[in-house]
Amino acid sequence: MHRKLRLRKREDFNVVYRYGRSFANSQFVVYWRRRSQRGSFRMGVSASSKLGGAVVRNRLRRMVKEIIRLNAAKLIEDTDLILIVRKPALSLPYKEMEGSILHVLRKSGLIKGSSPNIGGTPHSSSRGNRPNNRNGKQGK
RNA sequence: AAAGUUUGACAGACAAUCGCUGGUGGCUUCGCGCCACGAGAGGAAAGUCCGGGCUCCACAGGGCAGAAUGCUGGAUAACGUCCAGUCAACGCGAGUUGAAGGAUAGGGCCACAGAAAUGGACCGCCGAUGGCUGCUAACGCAGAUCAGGCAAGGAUGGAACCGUGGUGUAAGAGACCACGAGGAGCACUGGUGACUUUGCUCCUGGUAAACCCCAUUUGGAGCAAGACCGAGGAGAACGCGGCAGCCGUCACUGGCUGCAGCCCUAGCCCGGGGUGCGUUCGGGUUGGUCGCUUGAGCCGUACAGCAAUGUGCGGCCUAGAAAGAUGAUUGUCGCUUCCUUUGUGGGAGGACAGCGGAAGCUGUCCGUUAUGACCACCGGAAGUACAGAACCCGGCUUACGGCAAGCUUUCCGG
RNA sequence: GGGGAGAUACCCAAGUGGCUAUAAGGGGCUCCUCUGCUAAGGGAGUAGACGUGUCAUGCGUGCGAGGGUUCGAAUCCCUCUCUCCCCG
Repeated sequence: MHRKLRLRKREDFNVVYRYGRSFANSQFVVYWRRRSQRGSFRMGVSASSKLGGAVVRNRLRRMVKEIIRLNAAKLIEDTDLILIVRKPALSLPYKEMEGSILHVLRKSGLIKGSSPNIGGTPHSSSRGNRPNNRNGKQGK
């Protein structure tokens, strides 16, 4: 997954955790927040040490990143999001994990054409106003 | 064949598609953009238990304290590691394990029990000697056990003054003798040495993973070390300011130097460096580059050495991330276990269970010229260990998968 | 990545080799008192962890786990597991 699409700074993580919205299913938790600058979404993955050793956590993180990379075209832009892996996701094969991640993203309104299923859509008014530049490079 | 033991190598393979991080080259609209080529986790990368390199602490200095290690010789940059040995313990054996200096430097402790835990007598034994009583003319004899002697036997304990037998004695005792156990010293044989052979002399509770003594080693912190670039900012209030000398002043206030004080030098003293001191309240920084991977390096080979290892020659360059790259999916093939109606081949005896280390024995069931038991192939299903570099090396410890070879013991067959 | 501290009843914890830790002592829990009723306060008591057993007193194992030294270990030594703190 490209470096530009990753959430990299401690500050960014803290902001998303503090001001973002959260949604979850039994395998994953997602935190997300609309960002002020234009550009494609940025993602971070969190896997705590309770899940297992470094090998297990690395493998989970790589699988999540791969799934997001292959489904990047479906996600809406100008957001920062964090995916937290929970313990039941440990034993999932690839296909089921992909289904679970898409489910939790759709639930939180990050998939294009969906909206958060609780609490209204606070950012929906700004979505239609901007051109839909997918690769995020022309805005700079 | 089974059980065991030691050592060694390995850590599933290949292909396609889509990606990630460095490197080199090219293109470039100069943007950490595009294309091509090539590289990209381990035996433990882990735990951080030791040792070193490297960096900073002015120099890395002295003494004491502290800490660590502890049979001998060697290896090494160094080690608490490794190799070869000595001794002890365990094992039938191959082999394994050992914090394995000193209790004869010194004091300390040994709860409870027990008389007593290294110095003593509760029961007990004796009462030779001295005294007492009785008998006797006296010598002497007898008695009690007052003084006293003894530590054999009993009882306690994890442990009771080295053990057994004798001599000896009033009773006894390493008091003496014989044999034996352990230790120290001296001489001798062998060995570089630990140690060992023999002899003589002396000694005999345990504890040093308690204090301690002896020998050796040891400054501290760690790559978030540290260096550079960029950005940023702010200091304020209160209290105290010793001694000596010099300068200045009419004099005070004051200025300079030294000492003291304070801070750093991991603890104390010395030595060294810095500096007005203390209290309270505040301000800024979370960017980048280097360090960073050529090293006590890896592979092959020759020589020296029992070996650890060293030396010479030739060849090679082999990860370098920073919310942290080294992956995902699919297919084919390995390996293990199970199923196998159907297919192909073999096929007359075989499968399963129990006992046994095995050969083998017993039982049940299926099949016996086949509509064919069973085996192999094909096919199908499941599984395929422990585990992720973070400055770099040498070890140790812990986790874990199957494989190969040597050796040992027992059994069976020839 | 590196450096340090700790683990004892339900919770906080004392205990630095010796008579079973009477598991010291608090908190907690139960009962009484106080109050119109509670909370707080005062007084008394309880199991104190498991396993096992008795009519009852008990017995065995237990101080994170496993080894070792010692006559004897929560304490001394070694290895491992878990929890917490610090770094510019």
